[in-house]
Amino acid sequence: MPRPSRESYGDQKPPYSYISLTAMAIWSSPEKMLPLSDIYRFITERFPYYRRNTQRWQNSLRHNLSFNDCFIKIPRRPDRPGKGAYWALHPAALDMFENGSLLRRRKRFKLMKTDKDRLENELAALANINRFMFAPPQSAIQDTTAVAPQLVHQNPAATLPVTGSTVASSQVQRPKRSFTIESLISPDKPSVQAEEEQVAAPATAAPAPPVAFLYNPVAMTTPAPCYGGLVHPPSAYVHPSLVMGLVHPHPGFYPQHPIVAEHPGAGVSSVFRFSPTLRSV
DNA sequence: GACTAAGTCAATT
DNA sequence: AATTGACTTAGTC
Repeated sequence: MPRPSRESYGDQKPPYSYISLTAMAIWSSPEKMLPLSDIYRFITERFPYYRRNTQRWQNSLRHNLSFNDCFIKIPRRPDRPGKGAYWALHPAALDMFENGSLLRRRKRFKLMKTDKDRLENELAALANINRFMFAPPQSAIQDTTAVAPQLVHQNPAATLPVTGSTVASSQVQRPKRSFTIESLISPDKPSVQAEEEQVAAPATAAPAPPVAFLYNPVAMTTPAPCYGGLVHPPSAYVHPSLVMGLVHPHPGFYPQHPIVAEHPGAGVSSVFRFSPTLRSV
C-alpha cells in the first residue's frame, strides 16, 4: 500500500485534526514556533482543501490553540515586529499521536495546574526580559564586560538540568519518536535528524536550580551575540527554541558576560549575554 | 451507550 | 488575534 504523501489529498479533506495540522506546521519550522499567520500559510499551501472556508477552519484552529495545553504562546520579540505571538508545542506533548489516529488522540494533553502556573510565570518572565533586553539605552541595562557579580550560578551551562515532572497523568518527558510531517504521515519511520535535535534529559534528578535558556538558537548561528537568562522559579518546561542545551550546550556558544539588571523583571534573577566567540563544546 | 476528543459558532476582550 | 463557553459531531472503548 503506497504511503500517502502530502500531495495526495488534493481537494479532499486531509485526515488530520487541526491539532495535527498545527503541530506539523510548528514542528516543520526552524525555530519550532510560528505566528498564527504562518500556521495558516503552512496548511493552505499543503492542503488545498483549506483554501476555502477560511473563516470557519481558522476560527476552529484558533480555538484549538487556546484550548489545548499542548500549544503555548511565546511572546514576540520587540525586535521582530509583527502581528500576534508565536505558537509553540509543549515538548511533553510531542508523542501525542503515537500509535493513534491522526484524527483523534488517545487522551487530551492537559497540564497540571501547578505546571501550568509555572509555565505562565516563566512566560511572564520571558515577556519581562523582552522589555528589558530591548528597552532604550537609558534602561536598567549595564553591559559590563568586566565583572560578574552575585550570580546565582556562575556557569549555568555546566550545572543546570532541565528538571521536574511536567504533565498530568502518565505523559512521558521525551518523545519516543521524532515529530515531523513525514513521521506523522508514516509513523513507522523516525527521522534521524529530528532525533538529533532533541535535548538530552539529565541522567539523575538534581535539586531544582534556575533554568537557563537561550533566547533564540537561530540567532545563535549568526555572529551576533544574543541573550539568555536564569528564570525563577525553575520550570520543568523550556521550549526547544529557548533552551540552551544544559547537557549539550549549544555548540560554539557560551554564556559570557552577565548583564546586571536592577530589575530584570518578575522571575528573572539575571540575564546573560551569550557570545559565539568563546569556544566550542 | 458512555465517555470524551474534535469541530463549530459566536460573544467577548 | 486570542479566549472562552455552549453546543454538536464523531471516534473509542
